[in-house]
Amino acid sequence: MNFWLMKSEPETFSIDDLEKRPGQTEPWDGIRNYQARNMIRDEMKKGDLAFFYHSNCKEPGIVGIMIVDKEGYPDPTAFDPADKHYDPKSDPDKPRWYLVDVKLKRKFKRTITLNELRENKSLAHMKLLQKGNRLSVMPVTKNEWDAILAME
DNA sequence: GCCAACGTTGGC
DNA sequence: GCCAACGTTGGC
Repeated sequence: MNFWLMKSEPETFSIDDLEKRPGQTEPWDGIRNYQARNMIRDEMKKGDLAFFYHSNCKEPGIVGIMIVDKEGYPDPTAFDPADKHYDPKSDPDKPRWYLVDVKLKRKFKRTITLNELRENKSLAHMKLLQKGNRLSVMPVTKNEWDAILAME
């Protein structure tokens, strides 16, 4: 099993929004970055766990845990001209963008903030904390996963 | 709202 | 294939 971290801007889609969805499940669409696409398409497996990270907001940080409910499949929003994430270069016969369905596993009682993560020495090499990192989906090691859980 | 750090695009 | 211009991300 693999561990991941997935970012979302809470104003667009927060963990509370996920909690309210039928089955607490949501297609994680709109990823338009090749590195993230490759991980979604090739590496994320059903049953993998992922941290839900709130980005670009007042208190950036990890707010809960999700489970991969459905493995990578073509992102339908790329084919929809009316959609914000429409990409005319994505051909339904040869889709460019993929997504997974995620399901809420557990909402943390509090936000584990970005500041706290930075202060944790055992997370010094975490991808999320590296300068200039902009990936919206990234792998997390087992050690990092456990260290973060211990901070809740 | 600012801006650093990237990623992508497209002319050459 | 280079690289300038442009767009996006995301912390602050």
